[in-house]
Amino acid sequence: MTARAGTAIDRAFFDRPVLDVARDLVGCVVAHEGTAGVIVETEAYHHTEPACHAYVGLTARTSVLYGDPGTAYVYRSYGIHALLNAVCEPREVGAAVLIRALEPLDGIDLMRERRGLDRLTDLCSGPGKLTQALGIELAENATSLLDGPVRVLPREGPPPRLVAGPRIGITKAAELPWRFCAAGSRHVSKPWPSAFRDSLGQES
DNA sequence: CATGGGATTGACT
DNA sequence: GTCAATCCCATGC
Repeated sequence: MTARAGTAIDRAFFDRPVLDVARDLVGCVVAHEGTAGVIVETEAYHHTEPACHAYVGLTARTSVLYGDPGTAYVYRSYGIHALLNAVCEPREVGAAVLIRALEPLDGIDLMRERRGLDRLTDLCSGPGKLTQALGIELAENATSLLDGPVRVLPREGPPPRLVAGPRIGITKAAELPWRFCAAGSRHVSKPWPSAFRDSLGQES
């Protein structure tokens, strides 16, 4: 279905500082089993700050974060939701980008069926929503994003304009502005305060 | 082995 | 605005 089926991102893309990857992933595509969406929101996590799971060092859970860049780290949140991350940086650095929201692209009927909702902006506007819409579960943890069941594909066209701000839903290191959104997107998990929108000149 | 805390969401007051 | 659902896993006894 998608014209991008043959293309791929290489491992070097993820083997870079996690903040750079978080910014560059906005506009890329995530695809899984016939469903796909354009990334409109990401967050960066790094083992040197306490909000990151890798902060505790190498354990059974964090071994994926200390694994190969370009690997999927999928974990269960609040006992209910599966959250999708892309492992970044060299193996000795525990770091990942949380994919927080997508703009639906392919397989939208299937997404609606899985989510039990119709509105396009409700399908993938949150980290737990997008995994449900795409059918991504814990089974995809530790699989390759380059040639595994879940793929990250390069963006076409120019880089989108970004808005940065503090990460959502965390209590530790909450001040770091490590959340990145496509400016003006209606598909992000939480809208920006109007003062932000005004100062950035977004239409709305 | 028991416990507690989440990188959330949806339903409800 | 509040709050419960529900599971994985790190930690501590």
